Amino acid sequence: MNPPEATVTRPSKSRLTADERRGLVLDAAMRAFARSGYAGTSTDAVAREAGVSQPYVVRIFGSKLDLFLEVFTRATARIGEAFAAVLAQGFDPTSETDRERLGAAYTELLADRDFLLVMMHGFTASGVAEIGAEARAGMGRIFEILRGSGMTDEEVRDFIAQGMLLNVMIAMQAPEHAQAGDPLAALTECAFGEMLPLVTP
Amino acid sequence: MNPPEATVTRPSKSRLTADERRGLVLDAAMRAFARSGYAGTSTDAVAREAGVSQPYVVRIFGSKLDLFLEVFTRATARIGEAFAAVLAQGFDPTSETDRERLGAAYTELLADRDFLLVMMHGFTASGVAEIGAEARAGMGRIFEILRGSGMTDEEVRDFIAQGMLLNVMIAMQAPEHAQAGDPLAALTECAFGEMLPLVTP
DNA sequence: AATCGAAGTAATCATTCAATGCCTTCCTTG
DNA sequence: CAAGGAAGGCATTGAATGATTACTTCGATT
Repeated sequence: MNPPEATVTRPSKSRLTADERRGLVLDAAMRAFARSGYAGTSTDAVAREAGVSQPYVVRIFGSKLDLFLEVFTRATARIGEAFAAVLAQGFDPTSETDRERLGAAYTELLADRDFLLVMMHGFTASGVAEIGAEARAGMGRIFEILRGSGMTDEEVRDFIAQGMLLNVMIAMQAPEHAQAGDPLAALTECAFGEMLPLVTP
Repeated sequence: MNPPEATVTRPSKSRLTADERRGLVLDAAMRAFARSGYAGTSTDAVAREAGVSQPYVVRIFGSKLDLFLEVFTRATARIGEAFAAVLAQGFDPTSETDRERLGAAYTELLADRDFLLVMMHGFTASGVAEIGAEARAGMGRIFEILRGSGMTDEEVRDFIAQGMLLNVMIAMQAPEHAQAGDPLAALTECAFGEMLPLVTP
């Protein structure tokens, strides 16, 4: 009389393990914080996004700050991994096609903008001491990963700078709102270049 | 028997005109919002910074959102003016020294980082519809001013991108915290270049 | 000096928010 | 099936926040 799905690898259950639930809430928090940043997002908003109660969110992570720090660290780590993955399969800093491959790594990050948005929110929330410390650490790690490409520090700097501009353009929803003729539309086209179709659906 | 300072152009008075007070509160709000952003700054924090009561701040500007919008618009306008001032005295886009003059305009903005910080806070607070609209407008205006330099759109884009990186580095207080040997210190030196002494007191 | 308008505050209110404690419900194991 | 432990909600609370209202005080003008 067990329900038919009772025999699959993970039997149906209304309760998840603490780790499973933790992961789901972490995902929900990524979306919520991406929208409104650290100060602008309530733990209740995260809870609603995750479909659990607000006190449970706090209980899992201890505090809103601890939750944000974990989400932020995850975001910067994910971004670093995207670049590391490209470099892992060989990279010639003088090769134009390899340069493009690295730029294309940004493309996959654009597919889920939440990582980029959370990163930016963390950077600007650096007035909170703990967030500032993690922001500097995260930026340091990404810089170091990109340095591993063999590019000069100046080249890496330029690459990161372009990324920061794209992040800002995404944060202000420029691709969605720019009208033809609007100067911002020109900047959008010029900044996103090849990736433009990915951000204008 | 008047107090000695009673004969200066503006006689001593404990009350200021509405416009004078408005300007002072606007300045205070610039500092407060630069620290903690839109959502993270209370109207009471602004009031304390300005030395007036919290209800008075709300009464002058109507709402916290209206106040932030005014501060943000003022910040982007100030930044645009700094660039416009350089371009106003002639600019040859092929001249390397003229390029450096434009970069140096950023130097004077670094002297009061609050403008840059408020701008970044506005960008990342674009989830609030009114702020997003003003953020896109502000970025559009700055882009247009820089386009007036005669540089190509790609050159302007690169210039703005470098600026965004610097803004992020300032937001995360990289110059203050980077230790020698830290990868972030290398990025800081490389990003600020000539202006490094200006940000490391 | 009396007055009137403008500058500014004190008191208050309704919300919102992060966090705590207690209780319930489910799954698992003996 | 009994029991214990873990998952998760409910009720609550105290502080913070944005905003409103009513009141007070200052200064210029007649």
